[in-house]
Amino acid sequence: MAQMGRPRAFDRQQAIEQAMHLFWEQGYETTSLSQLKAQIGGGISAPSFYAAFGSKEALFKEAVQCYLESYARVTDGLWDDEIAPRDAVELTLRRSTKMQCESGHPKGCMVALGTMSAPKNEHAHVTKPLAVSRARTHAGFVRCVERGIAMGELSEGTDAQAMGTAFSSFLLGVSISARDGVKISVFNASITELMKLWDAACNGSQALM
Amino acid sequence: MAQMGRPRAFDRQQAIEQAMHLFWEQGYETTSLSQLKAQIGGGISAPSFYAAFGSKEALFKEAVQCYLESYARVTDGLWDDEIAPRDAVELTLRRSTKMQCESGHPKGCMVALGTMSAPKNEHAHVTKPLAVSRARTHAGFVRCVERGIAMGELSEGTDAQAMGTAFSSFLLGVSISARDGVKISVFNASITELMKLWDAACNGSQALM
DNA sequence: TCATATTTATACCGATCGATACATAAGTTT
DNA sequence: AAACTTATGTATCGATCGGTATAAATATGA
Repeated sequence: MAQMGRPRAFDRQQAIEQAMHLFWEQGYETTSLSQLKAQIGGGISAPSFYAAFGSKEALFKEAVQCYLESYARVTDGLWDDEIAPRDAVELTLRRSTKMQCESGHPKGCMVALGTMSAPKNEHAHVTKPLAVSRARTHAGFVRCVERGIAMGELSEGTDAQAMGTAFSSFLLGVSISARDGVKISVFNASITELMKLWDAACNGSQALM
Repeated sequence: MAQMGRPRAFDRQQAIEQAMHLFWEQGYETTSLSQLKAQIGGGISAPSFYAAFGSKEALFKEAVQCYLESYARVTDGLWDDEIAPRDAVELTLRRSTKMQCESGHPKGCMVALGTMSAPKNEHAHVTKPLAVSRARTHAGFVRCVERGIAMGELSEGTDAQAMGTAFSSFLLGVSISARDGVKISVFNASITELMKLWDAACNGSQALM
């Protein structure tokens, strides 16, 4: 049952993904309508753009939603209680870092880089879902540490907020480092180092000095 | 010996600092001439702006230079061989994080956030000094780890690149976390955790599992 | 065939972008 | 005083910003 009217000459879902790549690369404010129109379907007109998406802001919202439902899922493991907390943390760090270094899309994470996507106060509400996602990931790391404590794996005195922030801030920093060309192999070695934070807080591990 | 001609009605150095705050907050491309003119000296005209600075790009260069010679100096300790390498790393992390959380200027580090300051290829050269500074800080962390190995403090097998990247990426991530409102006390606790990476690689420290 | 629905292409809107021409004001030097 | 130098105010430049009015093109349903 095809719908009435003249059919649109470009694929709408594919257009959202193309727009997502532009916003991911450059941010919301810096990406212009001209760029978006030129990119989508090999070039579309202004009326086609507005008929399909409503506005630049509305398209950005859809692009963000598309990102959150695909690439951003690399952090889902943080909320999976069937994974041991230490494994969840390490898996998330490795998955996200791998994704951020992949070719075929911009380097880094759209959620992390979204901090500077719409820096003007008047557009702050546009990037709210990205800020929510960052808060959620941060909370996910803290939660895993808390699980580790609750399971008796980590010592009672462990500061979950502090360790969670260490993992979270490292991962946010990967977005910037990845844009600077740091390779996935270096990140993986860094993650191996970073996981020693966890091991140093384990019950039964030797206190260091 | 005052110079000839009509004296300028605003303080040029102060103007650079005001511009630096705007660029720090919003990035290069997103900050408009109107905003800069409105901010400087309580409002100046376009000809005054161009007579004093030449162009938006030239002012940005001066603002970056101003930042690198002031706030960015918090990482200088990484290159001070009179400081023990472990102390240099910890001092740098605490100094930079403290600076990034201070009130009186935008949160985060202008060098780190500069990644998204001019995302368009046509303006990439503008943020080059910021990229150079990031590379320098990254190298500084790696250098400190290498010093630790050379001094026999860290075991021979320590991967300097990996550990240096762990510190460096964490610090870059602090810029994003600080913008999200994470408090200095949490960062300080995180840094205390993070330094256990160093201690875990010390000669004489127990291997963990 | 013909009305209806939807997308298309052309042309254009007011606002803002970074930047400049021109004349006037306000100082120093002679 | 006059000559010179520098900064300022007004008014404006062409280009681009995000967004639209209008009408032709292309599909469906009756």
